[in-house]
Formats: sequence, C-alpha cells, structure tokens
Amino acid sequence: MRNNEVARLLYELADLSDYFGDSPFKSRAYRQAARLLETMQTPIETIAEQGQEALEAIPGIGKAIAEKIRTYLETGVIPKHQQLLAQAPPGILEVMAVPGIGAKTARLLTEALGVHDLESLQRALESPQVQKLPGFGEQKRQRLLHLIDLVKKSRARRPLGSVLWLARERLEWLRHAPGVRKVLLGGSVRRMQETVGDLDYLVATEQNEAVIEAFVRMPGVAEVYSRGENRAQVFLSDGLQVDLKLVPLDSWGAGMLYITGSKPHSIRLRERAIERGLKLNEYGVWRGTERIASLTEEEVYAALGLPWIPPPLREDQGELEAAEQGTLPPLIQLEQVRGDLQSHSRWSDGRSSIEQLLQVAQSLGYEYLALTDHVEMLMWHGELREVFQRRQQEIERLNEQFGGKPYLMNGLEVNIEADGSIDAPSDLLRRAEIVIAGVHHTHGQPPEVMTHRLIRALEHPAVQILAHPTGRRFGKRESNEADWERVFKRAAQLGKAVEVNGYYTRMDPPTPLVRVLNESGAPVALGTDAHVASDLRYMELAVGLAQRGWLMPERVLNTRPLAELHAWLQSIREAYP
DNA sequence: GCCGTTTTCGGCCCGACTGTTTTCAGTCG
Repeated sequence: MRNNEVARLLYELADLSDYFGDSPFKSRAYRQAARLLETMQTPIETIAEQGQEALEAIPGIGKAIAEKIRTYLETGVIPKHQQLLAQAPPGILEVMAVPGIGAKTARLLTEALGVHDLESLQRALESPQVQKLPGFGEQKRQRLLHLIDLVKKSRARRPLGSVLWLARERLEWLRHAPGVRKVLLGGSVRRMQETVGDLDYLVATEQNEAVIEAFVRMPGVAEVYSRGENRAQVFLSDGLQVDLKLVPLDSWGAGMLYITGSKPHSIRLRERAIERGLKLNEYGVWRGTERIASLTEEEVYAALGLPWIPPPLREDQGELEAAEQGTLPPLIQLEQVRGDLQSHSRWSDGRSSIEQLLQVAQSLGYEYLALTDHVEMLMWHGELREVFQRRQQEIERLNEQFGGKPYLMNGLEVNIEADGSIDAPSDLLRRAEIVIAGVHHTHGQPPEVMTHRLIRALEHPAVQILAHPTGRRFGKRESNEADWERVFKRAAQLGKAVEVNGYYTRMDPPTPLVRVLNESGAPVALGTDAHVASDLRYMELAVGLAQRGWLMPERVLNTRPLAELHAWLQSIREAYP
C-alpha cells in the first residue's frame, strides 16, 4: 500500500507550491488530497489499476492530481514535484517547518541571504544583515533563533498513550488555576487519534489575563511562542507544543467544537453553516449579528441540522453524511468493557505477577482478565508442560482466593510462523482457555504471502483471536501489508475474532483498517497487551481506537458477560478435538 | 487545483497573534 508515500509527496508539493507563490487554493487542494490518501482504506494503486477515471471519481481528486498519482505509481516520480524541488533550495522544507516561517518568509530569506536549510538559517539569523530585511526586527530574530532549537528537538507526533495521562494532569492543574470556570482537553487527544502533535486546551473564563498568565507560567514551559487576550501557545521543555484558547462561558459549546476539530470536520461544518445563511465560529452559530446557538455542542450541531457527533468520528470520514441521515453508530464505551483479553505476567516477558495484574483488573471493576503469556517464553522457567501446569495451579489458586473477581483466564499467545503455522504443541493449545495468535517475527513479507499466512493462522482450529494484526510499532516498524479485507472477511466466515490492540506503541490495527474490520463483520477482541499491571489502563486507548473505527458494542467480545464469552470460546473450541 | 439541483466561472472557513507598521501581511490552528 503506497498511500502514505503518495500523501507525503503531495504535502511536499503543497509546501513547494506555496514557496513559489502559487495560488493558496492549489496547495489547499494538494493537502486535501494528501489527507484523503492517508485516511483511505483501499490501496491507491488498486484504484489506479482501474484507470485514471477511477482516481478522478474520488471526491477531492480531479484531473490534475489523478494524473500526478498515476504518473508517480508508474514512474516513481511526480514531474512537477521533481521540477519544483530542483528549483527550490535543498533544505527549504525544513526551514518552512520552523514555527513562524511560512512560504513568504522562507522565500525572502532565500533570495536575500541564501538561506537553504536550518544551518544556513541559523547563520543568517546570527548575522547583522538579517535586520536589514523588511519586517525583520530584533525581536523576530531572537524568537526564530530559539525556535530552531525547538524544531531540532522534537516536532514529531507522539503516541497518544505517551502523552494522554500527563495531558490530564495538566488539565487538572489548569482547572484549579485562578479565574478558570471550565476547562477541556480537546484536539486530537479528545478525538483519540493514535498520535498527537500538540495539546489543545479550552478554558471558559471572565479573567483572560489571569488565566493566560497562569498558563505561560505552568510547570514545564520552556518557551512562550505567543500570548494574547484570547489565546496562547507554549512549548514544553521536551518540545511538545501546548495551545490554550479562551472563550466566554456562554460560548462554551462552540468553543469545544472549535478546539476539538478536526480541521476538515470544522471546515465542513462552517461550509454547512454558509449554505444555510449562517456563520459558525468559536463563539457560536450566527444569523447576521444574532447568535442562535453556542452553549453546548449539541445545540451548535442542532443549529446546523445535525445530531451531536462523538469526537472520535470527527474526521470528515463520512460522519457528517451519517449524522444527516441519522445513521451514526452507537459506539462502544469504556464502561461497557467487562474485561481485558490480552495480558502478560512474569511467567513470560511481563514484569508484574499474576496477582498484581489481578488487583489492577479488580480496581477497574472487571469481570475477567485473560492471561495470555507467550507460549515460547514459558520455557524460560523450565520444561514447557511442567511450567504450564505450575502456572495453571497459580491461576486456579488466585481464582479461588479472590472468588473469581475478576475471573482469571488461563490463556496463551502463540506465534504465527512465516508459513502461517502455529508454534505451540497441540496438547497445550487444548488445555488453554483462550488462544490468541500474532506475528512476532518475519515482518514485511509481500502482501500476498502475509495474507495467506494470516488466513492460515486463522484457520488453525485452536486459534480464537488474531492479535495486533498489522504488527506496527510507533517509531520502530511500519504496518505489515496484506489484503486486510480478505483476512478480516475470512475471520468473519470462521466466526473468529480480530484484536484491536490498545498497547500505546501499537494501537493496532490503525484507524482506517478498524473501519475495514468493522465492515467485515468479524467479532472484535479488545486487548491492552499489558506487560505491567498498570498497562491495563490502555483499555481506554483500545476503546478510543475502536470508536474511531465506528465499532458498536455488540461486535465487541469484551462487552459480553463471562458465561457468554466462555460459550463463544467453546463454540470455536468444539471444532478442535 | 477542485467543484457545481442556483454556478463550467468564480468561488474556496474563520479568527487570533506577532512584529513592525502608520493600517496590515504573514502565519497558524
């Protein structure tokens, strides 16, 4: 699947187009097409095979972009992109990535001072000549010098799970700051997007100055990028950007909508307002100078003729159409989850004891917890069957001691070998209460090979759940490629489940594939893949991801009471003598 | 560059902040 690489090129083309002063609507079109590609479930090459007309049929892609995509897939380059890249200074895209340097400023710096990358930008800013440029004063010079360091430090998006809980601590800190009436953590975090570029907070207040002052003095702030009456932006010492937006209390709902985004969702809503002779901004919905809605999100959506749309769906991925037709799905909720279907203890590579896992599961109010230690790692503790036996005894003892609250399931996670076979002996597979299978080595096989491998694993009679389907790890490994529609459909035919994995560096499958999984009809297992007891909190991430994939509670195994879950496991087990 | 039961031409979301400016362009979310 080459969607992401085509998208990256289109983003670059957009920046280059801005740099050379082309119409801003042209770069907007490039960026929209790029975003479209990133969120598409179907490989763009599959669509391109059906001809250029098929590409042009995608809304947002017209003749010119279709032609570029087709040429890229055939030749590996987009001529226009190559041409602009050759004409532009080599490192200009990283220069334009510095906050505060856009296309115009970059162009000016290049033409006047030969700036072509971060190094030459730094030298130019340290030289006296820069202040002779129009619009370049001492303040701007200092500010940009600071920001270069920040860019070098870290502007990459981070996994949601690595910032979510810290972001909430900051939320509580803000809640108690003087003058704060209401506070919300919005942006991609509220939408439960798998990665986060910055933190966005909304505060309702009548004391703007006091709140802004508290915000920029918050612990961990390294750099104040901007501060005004109604908003401020800072960078933390680790490079993370944090934005604050202030609204009056009576604009709370409109403000929530604004701070939550996503941008394409907001733009669609504003266009919708215009169609109705209205205007939408962060202060409300307006008919002329009269404000007709603003207090709650529900009210604002209603003024635009729509029901409230849950934040994880606000991506302009069909949610507005569904809302209009009244077909928004009732999404799975965290409170409906009765247990966790993947966890690891010290019996394999986990760092908590089974009892520690149990205690956290109990504090979460779970009915059950599946212990799914890696079968090949049990051997670290001795002879495989003997270890399995001792582990089973410990599980039974704890179930007795705690009265089955939560009930511990004696499960196993097994490897899917390169050819799709399963690495565990059949007698152990029969004794395990739940068996999940995942790819842990030989990643990156060709899609056809991986497709057969996963389908063969699903067809193994002992396998009940396909774990972390694509194998991606943020910052380490891209998703494996396969014909996911076929894999998930096969799972559905077999009545077997596919996992939505909430471990913070996995979040697997990615959102677009959760949508494919949703369409397939296969049962879904939510698992945290906990390796420490506290990791069990990642269930929230699994649920968020499931919501982004439009999953409804009845599709999710974890919403079932233990007896029903056992019945489902048994129904699959019966085919395995 | 895309798009169209008002349009195939003329639109394309809306507002805040910065820095330097004698009223605003550039940038960003």
